[in-house]
Amino acid sequence: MPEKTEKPGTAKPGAETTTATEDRPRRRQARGERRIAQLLDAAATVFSTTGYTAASTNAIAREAGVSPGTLYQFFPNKEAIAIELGSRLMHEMRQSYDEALTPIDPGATPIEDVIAGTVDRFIEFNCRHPAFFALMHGPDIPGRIAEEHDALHRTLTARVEALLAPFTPGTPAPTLARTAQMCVGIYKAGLELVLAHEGAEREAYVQELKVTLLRYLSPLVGDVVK
Amino acid sequence: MPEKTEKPGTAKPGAETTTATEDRPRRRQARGERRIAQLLDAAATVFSTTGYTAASTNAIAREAGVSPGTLYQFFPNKEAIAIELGSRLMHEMRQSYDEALTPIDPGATPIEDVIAGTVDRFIEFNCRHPAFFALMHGPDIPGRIAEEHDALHRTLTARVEALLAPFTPGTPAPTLARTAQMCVGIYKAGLELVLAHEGAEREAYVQELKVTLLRYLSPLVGDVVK
DNA sequence: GGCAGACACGAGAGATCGCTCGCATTTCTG
DNA sequence: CAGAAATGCGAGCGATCTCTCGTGTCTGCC
Repeated sequence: MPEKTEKPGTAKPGAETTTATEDRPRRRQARGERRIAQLLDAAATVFSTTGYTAASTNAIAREAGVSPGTLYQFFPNKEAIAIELGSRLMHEMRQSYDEALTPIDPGATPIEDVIAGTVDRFIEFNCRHPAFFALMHGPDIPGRIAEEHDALHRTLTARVEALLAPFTPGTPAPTLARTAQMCVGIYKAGLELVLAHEGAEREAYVQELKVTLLRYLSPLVGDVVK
Repeated sequence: MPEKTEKPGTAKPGAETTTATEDRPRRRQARGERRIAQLLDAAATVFSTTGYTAASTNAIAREAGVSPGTLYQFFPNKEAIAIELGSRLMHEMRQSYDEALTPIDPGATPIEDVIAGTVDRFIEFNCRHPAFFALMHGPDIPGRIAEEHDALHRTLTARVEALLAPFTPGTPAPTLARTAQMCVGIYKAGLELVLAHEGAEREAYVQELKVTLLRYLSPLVGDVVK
């Protein structure tokens, strides 16, 4: 297939795969760090409104108030911008959900509270960073970001599995895996509905999402639907 | 915003908004109809593998085994191809789900069977036409297709509402609307999981989707989770 | 047979986009 | 202060994409 996404430029200079970290001869100044943050903010805005492929690097630079050349002083290519942005968001999210999921080891907390707490955390994060959803959901993103997305998805389902395991003593592993996948899928569907609404209606959908997860998982905990 | 998706060509000749139907001076021959079907098939393949924006009209023409010029003999632009394809798929789907949903008027059939029947129909359709999902789910599609998508989504949720109404006597309208939205969302999430797997695993996810919907809706019918 | 028009081709016009390059300016270091 | 390096600019290269146009072939109708 000779018409796929080839490197459009004339030549790849050094083929360095490190995103934007210091290799060796790169001593970033404070101004540079500020520009990077500025550019990533702009990229988040543009990505979340137009998607990855439709977003042009010129548009990102303009949104950040700098020239295209300046943008390429800090990022080797367009993909690296998305990678770095995704990586930073993922890092922040990991912090957020580590807080939310680690102290559930004892079986003391009822599953309602586990669901409610987790959902609240994730919803809040995604509302604050709409670019995250756009980046992790676009079917148009090239290889590298898709890999990060897969990695995130795997760790996410693994965490859900671990969270569910103490509640389900006798379930075989493949069934548990499917249950976790389904939970993540339900969460994504709910998130889409939540993001599509505002104010009280949004709250109502958050509640509906919690109810959905609770009802889906209630047989595992031997509960009865109210 | 001067850098948005402008018409790339030199000038829009007549600004005719009719997709590909006969206006007046267009007497299609049998060969032409065959070419159109051929091109739409090719477009379905390309769209479902690369998405809408990444799909090039040249690639569609090549997939169909014709020249780019021939493609533009039958479609005024790239968007029209997607519009026509989406419209044909939507028509076929409407037939399929009219069959599935109309004879449920009596409250005699239990909700399990309603869910199972509907899910089976939709899943079967979407497995047969993977382009439909790609077209209706891409965040990159331009205005017109998004409108069609919204229209489909509205009629779909309306049908689900109508389907749910006899089972829920005392529910207020906004709540019912949210429930229908959630059902469609759950279905979409399940569909994604189903399409991502093969064979027995796929069947297992179909079953899981049915179970999810049943558990979500079970309170409405006064049932108890098994 | 002959003509009108549908069908087919493929080079390329026009436009956008990712990215580069030469050069100017600012900041850091000694 | 002087040199080096980081930062900043913006015109523009090369690639690609959508869509057009001139030209030629095929089909249906008298």
